[in-house]
Amino acid sequence: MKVSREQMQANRLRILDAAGRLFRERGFASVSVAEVMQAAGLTHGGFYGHFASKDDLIAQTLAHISEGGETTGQGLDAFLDGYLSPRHRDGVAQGCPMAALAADTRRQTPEARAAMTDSLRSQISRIAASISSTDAPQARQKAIGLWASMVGAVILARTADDEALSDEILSATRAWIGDRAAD
Amino acid sequence: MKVSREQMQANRLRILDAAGRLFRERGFASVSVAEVMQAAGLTHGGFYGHFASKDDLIAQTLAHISEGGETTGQGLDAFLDGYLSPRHRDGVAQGCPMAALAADTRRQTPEARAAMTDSLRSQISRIAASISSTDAPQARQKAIGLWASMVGAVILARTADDEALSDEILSATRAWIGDRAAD
DNA sequence: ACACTTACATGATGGCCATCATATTTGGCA
DNA sequence: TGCCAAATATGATGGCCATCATGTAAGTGT
Repeated sequence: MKVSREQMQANRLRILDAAGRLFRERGFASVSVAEVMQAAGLTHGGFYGHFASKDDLIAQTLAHISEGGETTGQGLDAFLDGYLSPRHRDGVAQGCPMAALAADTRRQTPEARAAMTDSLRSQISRIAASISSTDAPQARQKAIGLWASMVGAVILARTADDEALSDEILSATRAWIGDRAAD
Repeated sequence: MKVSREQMQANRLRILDAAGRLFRERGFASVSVAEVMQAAGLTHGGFYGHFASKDDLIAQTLAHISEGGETTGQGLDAFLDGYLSPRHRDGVAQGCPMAALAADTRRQTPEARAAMTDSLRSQISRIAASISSTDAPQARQKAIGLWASMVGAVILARTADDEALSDEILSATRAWIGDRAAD
């Protein structure tokens, strides 16, 4: 059954959303195309009408997630608190795509890596801009350091199978960063 | 053909070494048991004489890598320099298992996660011990922050498809950390 | 030396999955 | 209103892979 043009676009977005959630949760390799389609409320057959291949879906999903996830105008401290919170750690499927998928993206197609790299560049710029510094190069250096520790802390906190340790990783990183988050 | 008892132990170690390299390079999911065996110079049939399953291999490989990789008595600064170097970034197969596999380990069996968590605990203790501080809790907090930024920086540097950006992530993180690495 | 054990090789098996072929139904347009 | 193209559904197909079954030859202890 054919659907309307706009319904088709809506379906496409549902596929990308579903893929975004599933990939973040389980990684690229262990999520099947059929599973993504089912999560989007469709069957596997229609997939190749929307995407050229699974690799194409991966690349487009990364681009799509990044578009939607701009940190909406909160201050740097609030951003840090939210990012390094147990809530964010536990909500992988809705959380930061970089923390969930950066490591996995290294082994994907050039297109996927390019999308992730774009996302990384924006994130660094955004953080640098939110640092009230008169010295631009230093703000950028600081932004990179901050972002690396944030992503690293969430990845490590998600790896630990001990909740106390996991909580400690988040709070210790937050405190360690906190001393110099203010410019 | 049967082999001697010691040959069998040697084979077992060759399998674990090969698995360690392959897993770090390509992740758990996309490396097949047969491939690991071939890299170890054997055929796939003997695998289940050594390990109960692929999941078992994953868990034992993580434990095995961590044992071998103790940072041999260099100072904290030298450790930081080496870890945040292009050389380490480019040598995934020989590099830090946490940077290569932590994200992937989150979705593995409890045994695998336990092995990785052990490794994480040791690493934090080791770094904390190498910080010349009289204040133990603060040394630990600092160790966690340091380790998170190191792992995060290497993961991000490996994700970026632009070498200049990748280099910048390493050097900026190194510099950002450097300001407060000294106690 | 011999019998027996056992480590590894060769060769299935069954399942999952990406991708493709074909059928169906319904929007879009004349 | 009715034709046609196109969006999904249903249903292969071929490949890869984890795991198992069986053969074989060489270590091992008596």
